[in-house]
Amino acid sequence: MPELPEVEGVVRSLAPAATGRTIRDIKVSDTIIRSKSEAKEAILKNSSPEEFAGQLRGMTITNVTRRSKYIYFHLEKDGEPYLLVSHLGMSGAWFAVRETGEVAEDKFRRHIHVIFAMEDGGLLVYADIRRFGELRLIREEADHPPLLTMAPEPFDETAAGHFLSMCKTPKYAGKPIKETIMDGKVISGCGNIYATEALFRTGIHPGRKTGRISMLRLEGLFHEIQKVLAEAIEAGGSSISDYRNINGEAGNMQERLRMYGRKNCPGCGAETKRMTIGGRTSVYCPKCQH
DNA sequence: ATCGGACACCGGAGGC
DNA sequence: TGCCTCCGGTGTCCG
Repeated sequence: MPELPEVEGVVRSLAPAATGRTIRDIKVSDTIIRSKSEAKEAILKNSSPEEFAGQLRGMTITNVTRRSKYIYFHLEKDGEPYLLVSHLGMSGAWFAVRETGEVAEDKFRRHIHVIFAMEDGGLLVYADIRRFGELRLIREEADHPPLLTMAPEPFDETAAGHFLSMCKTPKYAGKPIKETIMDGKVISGCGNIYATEALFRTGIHPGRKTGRISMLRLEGLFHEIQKVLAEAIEAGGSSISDYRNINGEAGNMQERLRMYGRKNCPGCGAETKRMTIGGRTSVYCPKCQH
């Protein structure tokens, strides 16, 4: 499950590999062509495989950046800027290779869905096992309104203030804190793994109502989320389930997670508990988190 | 205006 | 072995 640190890892390896290259052609898998022909929105959003390929042909990648868990390919054609927005969903991955056979792992190679053939002969390959990812070509962020309502980047100086003011609204005050911090309009890029970890590290029960937590503790929680995300970026992300950077490499943050996926609390040894919050499985220590 | 809930997009893991 | 159920990030739609 790629969260912000994993997407950051992808972008850091993708940007130098992709910038300056021009797209010659796009190949979409038969699986996606079939889904799209059944009027499904599998991976390619708001365009048919033909439209998608036709629009991208001849575009040059001028930069690759990250916004929350989205990858932004900045593109240019005939002096006009475009934006290809890529979300990895549950199991998406990008690879820069010369041929698809170079995608090392079977589980990704079997699920290659979009191939960008570059003018220099190389390939940028998008593989997605569960097909929850998305590729959306637009001209600017404003063309897709949800991109405008995302919370500030968590390391932006306005992020803490934004988080605290959202916590005070009736809507979020009544929600469990874990649901609040995993909402992308409240904090960008904090998914189940890092939410679980930050709550454990600050001793906050994931089911506690947001409005029943002091401002001081909320500030501490936000600071801890920043720390966990930074630590995870440093560690190259968590290689839980299907995360890989473009070189097929995985990070080692999962070894440093103290609560996510644990049977026992590393603090007191008690058996961890799990509950469903906002439809998501949440792990916590019943003794250490209140 | 806002919110909650259902649904959509899927393969794989785990239970039986 | 094979069938069934559950899981999950995010957006949209409906009441």
